[in-house]
Amino acid sequence: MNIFTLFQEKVVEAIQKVFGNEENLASVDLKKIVVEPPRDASHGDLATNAAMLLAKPFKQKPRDLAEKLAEYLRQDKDIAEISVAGPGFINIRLQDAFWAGHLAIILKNGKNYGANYVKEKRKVNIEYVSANPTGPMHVGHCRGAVIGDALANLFAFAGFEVTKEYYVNDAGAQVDVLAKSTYLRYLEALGEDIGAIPEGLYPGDYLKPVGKKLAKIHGVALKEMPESDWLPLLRDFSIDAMMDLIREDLACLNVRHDVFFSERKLHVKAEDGKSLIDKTLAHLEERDLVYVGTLPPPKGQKPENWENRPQTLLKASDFGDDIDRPLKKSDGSYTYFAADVAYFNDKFERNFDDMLYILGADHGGYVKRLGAVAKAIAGYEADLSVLLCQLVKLLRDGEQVKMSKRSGNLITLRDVVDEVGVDAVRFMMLYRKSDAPLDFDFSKVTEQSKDNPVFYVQYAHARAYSVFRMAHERMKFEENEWGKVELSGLKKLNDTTEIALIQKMASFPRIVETATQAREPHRIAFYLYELASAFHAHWNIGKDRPDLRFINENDKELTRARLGLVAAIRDVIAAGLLIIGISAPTEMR
RNA sequence: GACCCCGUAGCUCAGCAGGAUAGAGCAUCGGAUUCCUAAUCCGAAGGCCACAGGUUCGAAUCCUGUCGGGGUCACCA
Repeated sequence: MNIFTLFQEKVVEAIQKVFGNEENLASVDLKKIVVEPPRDASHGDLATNAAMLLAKPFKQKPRDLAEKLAEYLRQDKDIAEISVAGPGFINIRLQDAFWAGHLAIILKNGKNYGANYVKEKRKVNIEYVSANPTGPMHVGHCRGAVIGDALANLFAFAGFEVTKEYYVNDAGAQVDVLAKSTYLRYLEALGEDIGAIPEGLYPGDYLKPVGKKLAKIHGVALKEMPESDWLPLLRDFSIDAMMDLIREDLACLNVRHDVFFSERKLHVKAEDGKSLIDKTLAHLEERDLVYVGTLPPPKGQKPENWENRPQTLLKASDFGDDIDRPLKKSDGSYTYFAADVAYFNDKFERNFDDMLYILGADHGGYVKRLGAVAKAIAGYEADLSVLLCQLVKLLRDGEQVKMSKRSGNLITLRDVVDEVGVDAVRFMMLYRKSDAPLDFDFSKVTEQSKDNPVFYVQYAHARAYSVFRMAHERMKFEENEWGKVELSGLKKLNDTTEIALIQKMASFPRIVETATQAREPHRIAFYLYELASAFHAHWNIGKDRPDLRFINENDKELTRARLGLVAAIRDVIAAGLLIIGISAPTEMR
């Protein structure tokens, strides 16, 4: 339950009761009335802008309206104090008992507090990573992988039905390049001197084991075949090998997909001689959305390279794109885009309501055309949205690390994880909103790992357990008693600092909602940092005020209540860490 | 030429479906440890929210334009 929504409903109800006979009430957009935590805690627990929004349509002073609403709301048993301030804000302070009751709710829900808030359980497809299966994953892939994964967890937590998907680009020319590169490594494994890897092929060492494996399975057999025979064989073999490699890389980051969708599947002819792309295009043709034409040359490019070629085009500009997009190359074969269209169609036929694409900033030009595809195929029956992650700039000691495939100083995802650890990598990637570029300085992340916010949050979780351990040692509290408190016991928690902690936890469901709606998993990371900070601060208050320490050996019931508070914090932090996919240690030394 | 993202403290960034005095961390300076892990906390200092207009009761937040930084732009994948 989100207390802000709860009180928003109460305020709306109050408006209808108090101003029911205002003729302009119908014209007021009640959704714009918000109840939120005031910026300054001294204003109260909740604040609403209702009166200010009503002032214009009602032609009355906002403060007068606020007074009337406040008078009505004052009857609410949960409200301790209500006042009008500033230009017409209504500030509400709630009864301590309300917060005790809310703490009981948190404890009852445990790690599911804030979960499953959605009323309509939409089917959501989140496609992320989708790196080409031609080698190991490099750092550049990290960000999308982590953001996509955290977003998927977030949506699942919110109560959506989520499928995590990886689109395997295994149909283009790069696959032949891969197969040929593997073939060389195979020859090498047979003892031949292959010299330097020729320009245009993949030089990476990661293909060596694949070549060896081939030599082991096939001996010299492949060597004696013509290329037309070994090529298709090696395509499959090396793609499988690369996908295994990628899956392992992703596992290092704790990223696991539900579906790996092969692009080749879209090109394969079915029994009726038609591929999925054929069928999708036929369907679009029926609706007159496809035509043969030529595209204008892009402005700002050298026009001398431009050739006027008739191509099969999708009328993407009818659906918000800048220009129409080619479905077929001039030689009649399908473009990559055509496969994309068929792929979207496939997702649509799998009944997803929302398709999310997590793409790198270098794919910014795709946003409009993907949107057009969705509109053309699904109309308003499904939503497609694209989340662009800006690029990661890799630094070491403040110097940019240059990567180039040719010189072989490619920094892989695994290098990064090995050096700084999964938790730190994931947190770093999420401790920034995705549409801002990210500087990732190795030396900083490793050297300052103690100052890394991830440890700060994890430490708060560990600290909770430290309290439990101490409670066990000193007062014989057992593990199953940590969060077990009656409401009457929780009412002992009436210090303002304790209430403030409960309030901080109470905003978690709201954060989950806004993070889901805005598709911004970084909000969870920031929230966790704040909650951890509040907990650490409260802990230290115990130094000056021993009466506020969690453990009070003279009062078992008070201690029990405070352990409840700690358990709730532990649960909320654990829930948040689970969403962003970071471990929640019970001890850090 | 067009499109997308960004511009907030010395540095790295939050805040942006409009709300009250713009917040953290780092760095700087000053404090807290016989006391539940100091991987922590408390305090000080630090701002024309790039600039200029507009919308309104109210703008860091929305709109337009300018400047600056990054990315992208026809049969590649």
